[in-house]
Amino acid sequence: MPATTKDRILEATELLFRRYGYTGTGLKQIVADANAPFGSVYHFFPGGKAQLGEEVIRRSGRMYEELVMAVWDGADDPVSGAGAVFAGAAEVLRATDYLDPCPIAVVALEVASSNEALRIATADVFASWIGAIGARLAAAGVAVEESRRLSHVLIQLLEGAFMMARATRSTEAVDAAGHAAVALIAAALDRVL
Amino acid sequence: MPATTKDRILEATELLFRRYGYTGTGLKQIVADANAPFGSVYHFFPGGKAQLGEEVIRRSGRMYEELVMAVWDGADDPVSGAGAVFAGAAEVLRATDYLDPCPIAVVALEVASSNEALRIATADVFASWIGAIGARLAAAGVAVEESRRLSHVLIQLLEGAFMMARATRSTEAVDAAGHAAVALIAAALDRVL
DNA sequence: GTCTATAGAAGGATAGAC
DNA sequence: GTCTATCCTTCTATAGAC
Repeated sequence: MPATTKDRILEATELLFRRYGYTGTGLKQIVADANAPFGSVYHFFPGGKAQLGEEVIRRSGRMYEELVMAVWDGADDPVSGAGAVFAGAAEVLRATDYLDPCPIAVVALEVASSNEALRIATADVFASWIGAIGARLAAAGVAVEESRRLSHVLIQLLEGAFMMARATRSTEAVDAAGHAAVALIAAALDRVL
Repeated sequence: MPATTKDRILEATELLFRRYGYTGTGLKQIVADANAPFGSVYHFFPGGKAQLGEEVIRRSGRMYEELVMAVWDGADDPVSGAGAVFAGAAEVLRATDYLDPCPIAVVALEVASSNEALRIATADVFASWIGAIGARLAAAGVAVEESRRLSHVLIQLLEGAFMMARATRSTEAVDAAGHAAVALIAAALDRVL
């Protein structure tokens, strides 16, 4: 693997954040998983756990957006695009033994009332996602205001579905969310015509 | 205050869980907030933090269900009931400086991959909520299967909206979720007629 | 500049005084 | 049975060897 020490630390942290969250993840566990010496954390991230956490949130938020939007763009229209995203998420959940498909959800809830810098990082990620989805809906003809509202809703359905699916260890919640997502987008597109 | 020591511990823990989650909440902070001696935790909860956590999840999940369903039942029909729930949640968020209105969300994501007993407790709470909402939708004439699917979706919208609202410190996400919830319920009721 | 050893604080848990 | 003092572990962070 040609990954640098810094990259291995970032990737190991992202995975641990999905499983155990920010407070639940220790630096010692991170360096163990990343096969890195302990000091490397402070070499690459002088600000310690907080700086590492912020970089992981922003980086993984960006990568997850690219991943999801690639699935979306692979479909013919927004309705089947959203359907593919939810179907893919259900598959990922089953394949990973219900590891959180979203890299920032646990951290976002944990730090919202306790760490302002990290909270802003998660807010920036959500804003970027809203922009990406909203642009696609608007391009399909949905009014700008409704596009923004609907992009919020799609993210909520996804995050809420992940929470319920992980708790119940079932993808029923994801299927229900996908069903609603498809219906809402179809209704919005109907109003365009 | 006539609350017993055990009740004060439970209430303080619930509040701390909403703010900092399970791993982010220390037993010392709990007894400090509850004005209780440290030993009381192990007196009332011999299983330690895990037992206390499970009781808090089940208890607060039940209380939150009663609270939300009381708001729902105070309205004339499911559409305005759901609308009142989301409007009330937005108001709570603003009034509490964006403390999580849901008592189990942070913990649910934190423990899903790390603590099986607590994970099951959160799953049981979600199942109870689904039953409560589904029964009301079915009573309004919605088919049982669709009632179950829609109750999943309403919880997802609520939880997803809380996550985004807390991260962005804005209730825009809750308003969007409420808008979608009302539309989905109205459409389901239209199909009944 | 890469890594080890350790400091200092906070975590959960327990023993035992009263 | 109510409470205090303490134990042991784990955490983040740092100092310093190499």
